[in-house]
Amino acid sequence: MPKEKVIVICGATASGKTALSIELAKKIDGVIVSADSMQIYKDMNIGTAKPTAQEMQGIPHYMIDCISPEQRFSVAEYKKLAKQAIRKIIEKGKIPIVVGGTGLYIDSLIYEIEYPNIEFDEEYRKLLEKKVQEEGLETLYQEAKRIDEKAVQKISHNDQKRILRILEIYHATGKTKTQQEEESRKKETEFDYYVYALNWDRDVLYDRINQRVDIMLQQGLVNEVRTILNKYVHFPTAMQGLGYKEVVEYLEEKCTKEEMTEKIKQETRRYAKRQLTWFRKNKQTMWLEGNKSTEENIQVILEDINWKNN
RNA sequence: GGCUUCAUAGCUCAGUUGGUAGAGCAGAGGACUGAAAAUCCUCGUGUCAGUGGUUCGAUUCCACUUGAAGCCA
Repeated sequence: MPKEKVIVICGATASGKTALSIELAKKIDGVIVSADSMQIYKDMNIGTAKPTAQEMQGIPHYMIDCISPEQRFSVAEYKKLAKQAIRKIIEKGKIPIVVGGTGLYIDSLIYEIEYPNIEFDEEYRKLLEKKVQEEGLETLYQEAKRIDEKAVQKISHNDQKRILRILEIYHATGKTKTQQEEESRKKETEFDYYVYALNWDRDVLYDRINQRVDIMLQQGLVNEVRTILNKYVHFPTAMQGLGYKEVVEYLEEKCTKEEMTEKIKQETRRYAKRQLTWFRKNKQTMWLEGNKSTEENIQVILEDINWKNN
């Protein structure tokens, strides 16, 4: 029995994924599953360029607006929820279209990565962070090396996040990260993924980013951040969002509005560059030209899917 | 018009007591398995403004030219 098809549309920020995916959905009776680590949060709309109800044109969107900014979120949860959404869409006889710029989230689906069912250990994280403060990161690096030499070889002595992760996995499961990674890729994918990415000349993409940041500020990004700060207290992951942390600095009078604007633009450009590095890695991806019309790109996608089916 | 100072990487500037030069920022490439819009790694040849002169050798010293800033008229 053939696997069900899932279309994936990725690409850098501001490359036109939203518009393309909604038009495609209208054409093929599709439903959208977002793969965006920031659009997932409620009340973060302008800064994440979340599609408005009007832009959605009645197309249902999953994995958007479903988590409180006070909640901690991770790929593992994303994978679980996104797959539930995909199954539901297929049951209704519609075509799932995964759309987003978070490469890690997309990979969790298209490579069917399995995550052990464990809870995030807040206390242990805090303990490790305290240890970094008191004894220095190198101590923990050495500790990680004793546990999982192979995993440590792949990272830098300064990569705190990944050093801590090696220790956390061992603490929670008694397994090394290397072991866990091997076990995580045993399963065959449940669906057939057709992956497309939008491409632009770098200069043009950067112009689009700069313009979009200006528009976000015009639309009231600063007020949006003020509102969020009033409504919520703790932000375990949400405040990493581009545009949000910079506005917070501005509100704390650590920089001028112009400096904030430039910073957001620059960081967003750098982010786009990292995204492209990520998406280039997947050789199955078919690249679409961003400057072509939406109709043309939809045609390319439909023909490609047909061709791969015969 | 006269005098002074400056002219070095895309930008801001170091530097070479004469042996063709290096930082920060910007930028580029890469990595990425429970924070990922996060985190981390790597990458610096440029007529040293132009033209002459002195010199074995000039980006460095000298003269002139051009441009910029300042001061005096």
